[in-house]
This record gives sequence, C-alpha cells and structure tokens, in this order.
Amino acid sequence: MPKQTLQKIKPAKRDKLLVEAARLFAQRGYAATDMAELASRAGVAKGSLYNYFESKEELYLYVCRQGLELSRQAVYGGLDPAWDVYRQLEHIFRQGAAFVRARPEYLLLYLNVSSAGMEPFAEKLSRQVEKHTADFLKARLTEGVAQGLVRADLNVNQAAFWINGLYIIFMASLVSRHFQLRLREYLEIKGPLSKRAIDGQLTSTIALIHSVLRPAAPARTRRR
Amino acid sequence: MPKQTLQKIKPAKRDKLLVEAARLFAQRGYAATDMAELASRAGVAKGSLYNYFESKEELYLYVCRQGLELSRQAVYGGLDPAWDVYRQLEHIFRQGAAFVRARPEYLLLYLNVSSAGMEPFAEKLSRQVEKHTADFLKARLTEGVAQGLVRADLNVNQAAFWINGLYIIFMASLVSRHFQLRLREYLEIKGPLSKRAIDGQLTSTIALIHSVLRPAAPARTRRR
DNA sequence: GGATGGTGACTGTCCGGTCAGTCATTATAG
DNA sequence: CTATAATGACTGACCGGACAGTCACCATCC
Repeated sequence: MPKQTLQKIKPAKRDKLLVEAARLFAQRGYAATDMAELASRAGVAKGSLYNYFESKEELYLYVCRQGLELSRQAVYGGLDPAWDVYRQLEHIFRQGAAFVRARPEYLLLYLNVSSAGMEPFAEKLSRQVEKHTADFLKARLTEGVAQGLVRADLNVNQAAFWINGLYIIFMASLVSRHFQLRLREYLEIKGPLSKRAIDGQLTSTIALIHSVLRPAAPARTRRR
Repeated sequence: MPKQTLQKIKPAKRDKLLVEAARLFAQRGYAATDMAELASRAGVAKGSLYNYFESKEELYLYVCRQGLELSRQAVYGGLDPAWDVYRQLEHIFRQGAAFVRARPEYLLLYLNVSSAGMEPFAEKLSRQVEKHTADFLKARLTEGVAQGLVRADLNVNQAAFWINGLYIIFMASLVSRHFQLRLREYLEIKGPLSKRAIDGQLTSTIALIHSVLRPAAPARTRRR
C-alpha cells in the first residue's frame, strides 16, 4: 500500500521512521500528530513522507498493521501447539504483558481505535485485529472441551469474549494513563506500579480463568 | 466552575446546550469538536459559549462531570440496600445497559478519556469516575463474604477490578464501533445487534460472575 | 440609561498536502 | 577512466482551510 519509494530507502531509515510514527501516533492520537514533527523526529523532510505514503491516513494504517503483525509474533510466536489450553492461555498473557511493556506504542495504537472519530479506522482495522484472537481462543477452548480439560457446558464464544476482555483491560492497565489510575484505585496501590504488583494481578487473573473453565467437581481434572 | 451567566439563562436553553455538547464531544472527541458547530447546533452564538465558560476545556470537563452524575443516578438510583450482592450487581448491569442505550453519549465520553492525548483529562477525571464504583463493589463483596454469600477466600479488590472490567467491556460493546465489531466477531452475529442478543450476553455475564463468587458448595460448609 | 446577555466577523495559529527546484547516485558515451 | 546525462530521492517554503478565542457592537429589560 505505501509507495514503492519506501522500499528503496535504507532499512535503518525506514525503521526509524516507522518506529517514530508508531510512538507519535500512539502518544498523541491520529489527529493530533503533526506530519512536520514526525518528519523532524524521523530525521527526514516532510516532503519525503509524501514520497513514501500517499497521505497521513495511509501512513497511519500501515503503522497500525505493522504493529499488529509485531504483536502477533511476540505473543503467539513461542507457542507450542502441544500445550494444553491453560498453558497456552498463560503463555499469551505473559508474552503479551512483556511485549506491551517493551513496546507500549502498539497497544496504545490499538486502544485509540476505539475512541471517537476513529470509526473509519475501526471499520478497516477492527476485524483483522480481533478475528485472529477470536478464532484462536475459540479453537483452544473447543479442544479443551473435547479433552475434558474444560467444562463441557461452557459457551465457547462467550467464554472467548470475556477472556479476551480481561486480556484487554489488563494490558490497557499497563499503558493507558486512565487504566493505570483505575488499576491503582481498585488495588489500592499507592506508589508507582511495580512489576511485582502487575505479575501478581496477572497470575490471579489466570487463576480466575482457570477456575471458571475447569470442569466441576468430579475426577479427571488433572493439569499442570 | 462555569461562569455565573450559565446559571442565569433559561434552563431549556442550558439543557439543550449541554446535551448537544455531550453528543458532539462524544461523537467527535475533544479535539475534533468545533465550538462554532456546537454553538450552531445548540442554537446559540459562538461568543455566547464564552459567556458561559472560560474555555473549551472547561466546557468539556463540565459536560463530563455532569454525565458522570447522570450515569450514577441512573445506575445506582433504584438500588435497594437490602438486596444481596448478586441482586445489586444484576441491577447495576441492567440499569447500566438501559442508560447506555438511552444516552450513549456519556459512555462514549468516558471511553474517550482513555485515548491518546486525553491524559490531562484522565488526571482530572479518572479518579472521580472510578472511586465510587470501586468503593461500591468492594463494599458489596465484603458484605457478601460476611454473609456467606460470597466465597471467603476471594480477593475482594481483584474481584471488584475484574467485575468492573467486564462491565466496561460490555457497555463499550453497546456504543463504540470498534467494540461492537468485536462483539459481533466473537459471538458470530451476522446482522445488526439485536436487543435479544445483548440481553443474552448480559444474562450470561451475570451468571459468570455469580458462578465465580459463589462459595464452593460441598466443601468447607461454614454454615448450613 | 445602565447593565447584562447575545452576536458573528475577525485574528492569529496551526497543519495537511504540494511542488519547483536541488543534488547524490548511477548509467552512458567518448 | 573521465565526462556528461539521466534519474529520482530529497527538501522546505508555501498555500488553503480550519478553528479557538476575542471584541466591538447590538438587543433587551429594569
């Protein structure tokens, strides 16, 4: 989708540009990001941006899609299909948290898509963002049911929906100022958010999911 | 906080202005809302807005705080303190959903506060938005534990955190384009979102919360 | 007639996008 | 191997539109 020119420039330059773009768009939002400032941060002239991309919008969409790709690699990359549902879920939460801490800009980009005025982008991005995760979660849960690891009366679609909901809220609490303040209010954390507190919350969220999915009383509930 | 003049004009005029402001800010976001357009929609001259408020920012904060107040009345209004935790939670979810459907603009306003560039507002609003709900949920859960209605080993703060998380995601699915698309993707809904589908999702979310909070039946019978 | 509220043209600023011109690199000619 | 030509990436001053906030003037009511 970007112009050919983008492919012809030095990779280092291109990477710098895309990283700075992701940061700026994430921090300021789409509308408030100034192409001139972006150019200057990327060490490039404003005109050049328009040699690489047709418009601000095209650049934005490209950065978002690239971020999605990176996130996916980071989160689903080291997954072993042999693991059971619970192990895979835990892996996703932990990898997700690590990635979000290392590259918060991409999650911020995602969160912005749900805000006002971003509907045109939601129309273009939401499906490709959510489809993969939805399919993945549903497939793992269905397998889990088949293997007797997950309660048979579970509504898989609904369960996937709220597991992902917890994931979103949790990750948002790591990067968005509002959700950080909210987390602190709920957990009554006074100082800054420690990695320890976050890990604790992560662990207990996973335990929560576990306790909901696990089949009721009877035997054959071994795991881990 | 607004100027005195605001209090002196006809209530009908004031209400119209505040409603239109809420709608516009909700739909377009803070930055993209044009004071001239707002004035024209409210049937008022642009200059008048500056007779009522010092600035766009003051108007915005006032509208947000007013929305918060309205939401609270709608959601917590008809609550009977004699009800048990579960009944109160269900009431909140159902009242919340009804209010959000009737006046989506206020939830949109809330969602926008977590997006990029809104940090200054998050700093001013987040705490007063979250504090009330957090305290309420924690108090009800604590009561529930004391009454033996809620499992005793529950971490109240964490439970409140994710109950509210589910609430947010659910309500967001009613108003934000992105979260609507996401809900449809997860629940595999093809047509438009029917009230029926939403009610079903709401009921099962409440059931989920119920099943997590309820004490494990057989073991550790403290009473009964 | 003084005070208070209402008005919209005006101003300064900001920003997306353009484009005429520059210059480093590469291709071609001698 | 040098000289000349061609290429296309690069640049930033500039343009047009948008928009927050101002203010000089008007309307209305006591």
